[in-house]
Amino acid sequence: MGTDDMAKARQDGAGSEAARRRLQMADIARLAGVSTATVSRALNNSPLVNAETRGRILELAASLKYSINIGAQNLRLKQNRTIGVLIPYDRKTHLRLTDPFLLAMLGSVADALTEQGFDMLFSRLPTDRLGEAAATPFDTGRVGGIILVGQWGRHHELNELAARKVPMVVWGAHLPQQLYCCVGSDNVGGGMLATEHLIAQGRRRIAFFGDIDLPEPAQRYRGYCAALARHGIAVDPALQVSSPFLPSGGREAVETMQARGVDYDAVFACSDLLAMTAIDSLRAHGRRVPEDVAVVGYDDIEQSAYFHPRLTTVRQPIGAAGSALVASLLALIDGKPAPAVELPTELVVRASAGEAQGS
Amino acid sequence: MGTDDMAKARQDGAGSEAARRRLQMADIARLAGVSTATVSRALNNSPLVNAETRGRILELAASLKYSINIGAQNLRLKQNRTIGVLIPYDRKTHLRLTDPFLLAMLGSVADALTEQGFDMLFSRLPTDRLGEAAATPFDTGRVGGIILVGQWGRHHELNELAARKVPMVVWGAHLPQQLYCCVGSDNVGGGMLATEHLIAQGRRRIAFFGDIDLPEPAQRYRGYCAALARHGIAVDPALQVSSPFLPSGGREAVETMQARGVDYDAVFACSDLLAMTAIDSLRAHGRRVPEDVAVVGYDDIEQSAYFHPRLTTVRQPIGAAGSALVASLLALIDGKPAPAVELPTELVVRASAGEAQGS
DNA sequence: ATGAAAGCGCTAACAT
DNA sequence: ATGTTAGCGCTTTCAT
Repeated sequence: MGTDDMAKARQDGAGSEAARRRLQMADIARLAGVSTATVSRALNNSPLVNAETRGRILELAASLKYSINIGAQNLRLKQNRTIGVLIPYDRKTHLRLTDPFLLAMLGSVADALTEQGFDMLFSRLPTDRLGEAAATPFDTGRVGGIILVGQWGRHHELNELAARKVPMVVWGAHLPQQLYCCVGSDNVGGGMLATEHLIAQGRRRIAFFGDIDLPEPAQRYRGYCAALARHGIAVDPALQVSSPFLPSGGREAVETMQARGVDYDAVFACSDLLAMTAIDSLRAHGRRVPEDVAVVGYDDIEQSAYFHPRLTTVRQPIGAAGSALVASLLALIDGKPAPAVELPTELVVRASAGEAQGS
Repeated sequence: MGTDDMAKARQDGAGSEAARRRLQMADIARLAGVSTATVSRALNNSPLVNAETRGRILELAASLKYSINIGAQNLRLKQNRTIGVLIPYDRKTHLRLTDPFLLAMLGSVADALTEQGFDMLFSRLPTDRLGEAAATPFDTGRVGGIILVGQWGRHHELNELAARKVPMVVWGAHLPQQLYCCVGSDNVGGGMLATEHLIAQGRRRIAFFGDIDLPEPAQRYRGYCAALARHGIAVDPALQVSSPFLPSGGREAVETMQARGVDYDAVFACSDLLAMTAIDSLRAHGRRVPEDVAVVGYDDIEQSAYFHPRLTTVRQPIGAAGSALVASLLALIDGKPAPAVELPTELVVRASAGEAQGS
């Protein structure tokens, strides 16, 4: 008992100096006058324990607020009901997690994991270390699998992780030679919906705000070009601005267009954030939305519904996204095939472009 | 070796059927021709290993992408560098995590934890189970401490957790007889700032949108009343609407005022979300902001800067909030005293109430 | 129905 | 400088 007590007295690190020693199974066993094996069985509802014994143990544990140490249990069981969720950030631009779409995705994934009884380990990671560090939570055994929100131009490195059999699902665009399981929405279709709508509104000079070096905006741009082509409108490169997904993006894009001196009567922005900040900037330049410039956003984040003017946008099913990501990952972890999922996109017509001029 | 292999072959639960067996220290030791103790020392930069040996081991581990199993390490070290972050939800109202302020707080805490080298275990919890379940991640040994965003009217239960020595820091209002460590901002001061500003704009019929049954709005209301009193303006209960922090809150508050038939020339809303949705609704009722009704929000979430009209609001230092919460919690875990922290609030004057009528 | 004992992957005395 | 060994808190054979 001597060494035992000494070990228990040793308190350390990011540990437990404040709280007194955590209760453990041996304590419950001693107090209940049984072995730890019986306590374990009782707590895990094994049919091998006498009902009376089980009742006594459960009561004791509850009154003492004892819970099984999950770390030890996981170690013994070689299981892990925690999922790592990664939202990378671009070192060059901003460190703060403020993008409403990403935040909404985070909420959606959190809700889906909660529903499935999984915990969520949330990490941020600089994009330039994605390849080397994305798998760390898995390699260290902290999580059973990883959900990565966004590809961040690291397609190749993600493929390497998949080749290493890291259980991982990525939110992003479907790409050729994609080894990792990818869940995303129909970007080409979304781009077409937005552009077709603007054309139907009589717009012909439609600016495109979005970084076409990234897979998702690139596919939306393809949809945009396809819609223009269908109506015999030439694609004008001067109408495309490679805006990053940042609050400053919309303003900068409008300034860029101003500097180019190119005329335009509509904007298709690759996120609602870009659309909103662009509208704010257009207004500052004295251009009315939608009268002078019609604007269509992308995502349909909640704020779009009460922005002024209410935002016409391409809806990504954010709620369904979380469920789909989680479902695919759990399948992967289970050793089942997890094919790519493409969720539908849908045009939501509001005042910033379209009939509903009410707001 | 026989049993060993059998054990290794056993694959289970939310486990690892897909991936092949995870590498472990014993593998590295065997391949490097040393004992696991030496590998452990090398990987932990102990000065007790020969430089050459260490180099060989590190290289081997890196090339094999081996990382120490944190669960096992934690078990052995009785430490835990994971912090639980809880954002509760109200069962009656909404399940989805979409509140931009909460999301921003989450981002802020995540960034602060990352900076301190801690991982974040994120959970949602229904408010009606806060008392019983908030400590679960700690009781199960998953986390070394807990950050709870919001008090959610569970002051008493939170005190019980604190009495149980659960290392926990709560974002919220400072209350009398507060046993738990509380980090919040100056709500009374914030309420005064907002109201004083509206009075200075010549407004006299200032509506207050916020649920004064909750601690933070209650304190802001006290500031509001104090400012009115200082200017000899009577507090009119008909001007107060108990709006919940929901996207529907602003609209409902405006409808309520409409139904009451009470006249008002200003609104002080307890969150930017309420302010924005109220403005949207005022506009739908044909009332101009700020000409007919001046509106001041609360929080200064990022969107406030490009909302139309740009929102005058009481800034809560969201970035500092995350750092303060984390700092206090780490102190608590370290056994050091963690006194309550009250962060300053500050008025940000923009177009929705104030001089800057530009936007 | 219960207990003894081994072992999950790791670290730290204690040896050498 | 390195190996041996015990043990972190738990589950699960295998005995009884």
